[in-house]
Amino acid sequence: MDVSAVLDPLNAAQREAVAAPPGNILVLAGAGSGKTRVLVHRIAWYIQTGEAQPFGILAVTFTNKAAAEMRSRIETLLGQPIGGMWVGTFHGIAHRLLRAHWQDAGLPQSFQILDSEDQYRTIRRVIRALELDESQYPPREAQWFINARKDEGLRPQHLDESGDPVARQMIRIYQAYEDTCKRSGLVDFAELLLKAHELFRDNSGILAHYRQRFRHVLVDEFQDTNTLQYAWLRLLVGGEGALFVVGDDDQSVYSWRGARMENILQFQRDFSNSILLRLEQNYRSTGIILEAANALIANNKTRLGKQLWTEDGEGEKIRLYTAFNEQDEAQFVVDRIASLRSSDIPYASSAILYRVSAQSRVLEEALMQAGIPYRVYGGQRFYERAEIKDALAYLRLSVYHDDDASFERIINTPARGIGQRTMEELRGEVKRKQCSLWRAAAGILHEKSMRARALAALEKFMALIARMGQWQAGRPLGEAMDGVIKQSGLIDHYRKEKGERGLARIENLEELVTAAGEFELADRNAEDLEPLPAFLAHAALESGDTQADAFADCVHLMTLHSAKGLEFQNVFLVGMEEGLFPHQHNTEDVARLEEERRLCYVGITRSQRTLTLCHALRRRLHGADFYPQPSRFIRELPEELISPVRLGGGMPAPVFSRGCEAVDPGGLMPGQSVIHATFGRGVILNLEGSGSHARVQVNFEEAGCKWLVAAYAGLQPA
DNA sequence: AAGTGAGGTCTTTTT
DNA sequence: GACCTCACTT
Repeated sequence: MDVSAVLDPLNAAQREAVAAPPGNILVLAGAGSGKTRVLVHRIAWYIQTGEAQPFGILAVTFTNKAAAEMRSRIETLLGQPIGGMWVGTFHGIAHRLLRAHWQDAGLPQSFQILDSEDQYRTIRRVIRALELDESQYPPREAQWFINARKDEGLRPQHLDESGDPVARQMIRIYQAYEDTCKRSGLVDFAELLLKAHELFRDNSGILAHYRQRFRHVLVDEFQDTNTLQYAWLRLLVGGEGALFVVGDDDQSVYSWRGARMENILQFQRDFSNSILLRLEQNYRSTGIILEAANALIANNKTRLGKQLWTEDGEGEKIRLYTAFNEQDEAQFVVDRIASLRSSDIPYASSAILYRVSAQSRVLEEALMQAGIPYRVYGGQRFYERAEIKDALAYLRLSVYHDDDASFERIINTPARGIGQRTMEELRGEVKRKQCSLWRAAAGILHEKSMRARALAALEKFMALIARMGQWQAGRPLGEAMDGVIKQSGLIDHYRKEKGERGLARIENLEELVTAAGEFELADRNAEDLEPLPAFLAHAALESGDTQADAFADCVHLMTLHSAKGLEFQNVFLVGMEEGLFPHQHNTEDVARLEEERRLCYVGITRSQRTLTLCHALRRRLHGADFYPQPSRFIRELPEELISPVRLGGGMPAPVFSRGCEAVDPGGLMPGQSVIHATFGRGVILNLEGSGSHARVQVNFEEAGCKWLVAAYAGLQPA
């Protein structure tokens, strides 16, 4: 294969990017413009032209799925395995570095990875140990605080203690959490990145080695990088390396978890001699869809700017359906999907996208009723299930006795008579001796400094774990896993759980045994680890997929966030209402609103052929009724691209002209001006509930925004 | 120590 | 409407 095979299938803009002289290159790739293709061909170009050996290339993605896809596409294009190339997620690569340089990173060789749930539990424990009030310092917020600091590269000692008392306590929690992790050899996700950054920053020899090796670094979805990932890349690339990044500022939808769109905006400033290229030709959607997407996103101020275009035809207009309520909305979508199916369009070509996961329930019910197969994406993943985590905790603890997170998890699962009281004493001992729970327990056992009954239970537990550890050593992974599960008593424990649930859990445990066995056989051990630590890392870093088997013909249901990167013939965008989309938390602040708009842009550009937007006049959320306005995003689309759907002479689609005309039970409607005896003039914003309990939200000119019980408010139309 | 009922909360998600 | 946490009971 020669270079022409790499370049020939590309359009001019793609070719310019792929064959650009090595240097710092930012490719602004619009939705459906062949982003991954450019990345993959760039790598092939490096190799075919002799610019780089596979060994000298590092390609970074955000998700395991993207990494796997890239790997396989590179192999297909090159017709050979990727060899010494590193292709992985930021976290996967950080992990690999830390395993290789654990001493320089200041980690124990056997460090374990803490997933989000493990981290949450650990933080909650820390808060309790500090005797702080959990309602005043919610573990969720502390977790958020800690991760946000770590994403910024900040350790507790870097933080200003002079702030308000809450911040001060948060720093205390952060510090105590860090101590706990250190003592137990635990590393959370953000810590992987932070440690990897510090490794490069503080070890010039190691940095020099990797700079020398990875002269060619490529990054996918660059707009999603956080501060730390960006800083790490800058260190690695230095002044001489070549950084090739692909991204789309208009598809940056993860700022709430630390992603900084600024990174893409500042790329040219921070990386010397960099060039910016745009990919604007779209190979996915129809002209009308692209026109709508372009018009919508043009409302954002903060962007580099780009216009998608296609050589294909205009296609069908965008359908807009005004539903009476969410059931009606779901029924409409289901009817359309059923009618598509009757013209031989498979279910799998349709996707229903929504803003919040809670919206899926009504849709699922309607699909189920119609007997249409579907698949909801983004539920709980295999390695996140409680039973799987329990089993893995047994395995982990049996090998790494000091792993406190695992100890806490299984000490009383299944119940073995070790309760709060006993744990309190154990934790007290941990605090005094500054050691792990296991050592504290061993000490107590040795000194017999506890009630006999608790002592006996504790001894039994520790003997079990010790026995497991010895038993599994040297055995094949699948067999070890199987034995650990059987000895743990988890199967009986879950058998007692009533209904299908317990049964499903036992099946999952069996599946875990299979997964462990296959993992060892697959020899996917790029990190040169022993099978067991490699498997445990795999479980934490790749929580398993929620993918349906690719051949099943079913409708796809997912949030807009999970839809990023995917494409479907027919896209249904439901819940297009103010408060829901844009979400009410993000309507005040311009930057947040722009992110909501980007999310809408992502949704629209998922569609290959048809796009249907739905909004409901009444929606039940959190068990209460709302009468939302149609989303402003609908109004931001050019009216001539839209064709309102009317069913059986039903209601009008009032979006563009008159606002919402929902008729509510009490004769009040949102948008209506009213007069109140004491508060004066105001406008109805929202209604909730019905009958005598109905409440109405009114924005009064003088008195501000208030919720009133409609029956007593005595509101008069103004 | 384990099981039950009330009350508060509720965006988006990967690693 | 569903889930999680906490206080209370047994």
